[in-house]
Amino acid sequence: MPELPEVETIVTQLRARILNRKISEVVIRTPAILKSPRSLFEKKLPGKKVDKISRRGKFIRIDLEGENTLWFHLGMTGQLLWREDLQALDKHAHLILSFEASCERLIFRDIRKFGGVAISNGNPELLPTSVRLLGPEPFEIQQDDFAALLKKRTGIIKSLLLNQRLLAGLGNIYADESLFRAGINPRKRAIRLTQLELERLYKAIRETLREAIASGGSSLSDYIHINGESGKFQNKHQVYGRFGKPCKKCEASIRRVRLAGRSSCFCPQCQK
DNA sequence: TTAGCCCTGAGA
DNA sequence: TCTCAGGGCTAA
Repeated sequence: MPELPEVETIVTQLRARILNRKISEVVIRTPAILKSPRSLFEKKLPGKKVDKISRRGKFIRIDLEGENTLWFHLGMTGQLLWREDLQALDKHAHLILSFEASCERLIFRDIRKFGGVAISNGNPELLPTSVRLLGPEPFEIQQDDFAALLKKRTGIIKSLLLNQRLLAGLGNIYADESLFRAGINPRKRAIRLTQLELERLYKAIRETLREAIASGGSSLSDYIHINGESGKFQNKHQVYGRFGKPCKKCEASIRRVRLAGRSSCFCPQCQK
């Protein structure tokens, strides 16, 4: 599932392809994935140049010439593909953007349709709610503010890390990996974390995300780069998806528990 | 705070 | 044929 590192990777790759290029055509095949009125996509996109591409949490933000912004969320199985051939245009290709002077097209493809696309103008009230309420970015928040965010919360730390309104960008993979790196049991209540543990967690999150970005993200089921290549960070996972296997540090068997409806993998020895 | 829903394909 | 994967939203 695309989390911060995967989205960051896609953003970087998109810049090399569509920055400063003009959208020539918009084809909507599955209106259900549109999170804004269809007419906006049809009216506001054609003829507009891509001014800026960035990431906010797990959202891909594409600023267009004028005041409109496209927001892609990839959900679990969403992909943005840059393709010339028609191979990627199967029944899961929901939105297709063509660009001037280019045979390739930008294809939004999403098997489970948990993802979607929204469009906003300069009016902050028209931002998708989930964008408007996003918490701070892991790479921007200061250590003290991060600690303050968590230390009075009574919820379990794993669930809090998944809460996008608290901190933007972490999903199940990087929450598990960060907790392992920090040596913290995912079931621990945030309020019970010591100052030292909060410090370790802050650093662990940033290091894990940085390394994952450097590896081009984790390709597990559906996430691929816009040219179809895979990320490589899945090979470096310490706990995620490794239940029953020996911990790479201490060889204890990695456990899996269900927390807040999500599976969590951790090492019972290394994470207290 | 948590359960359930959306959705589809993979694997048992 | 059934179960599972889960991001984010809604209802209880």
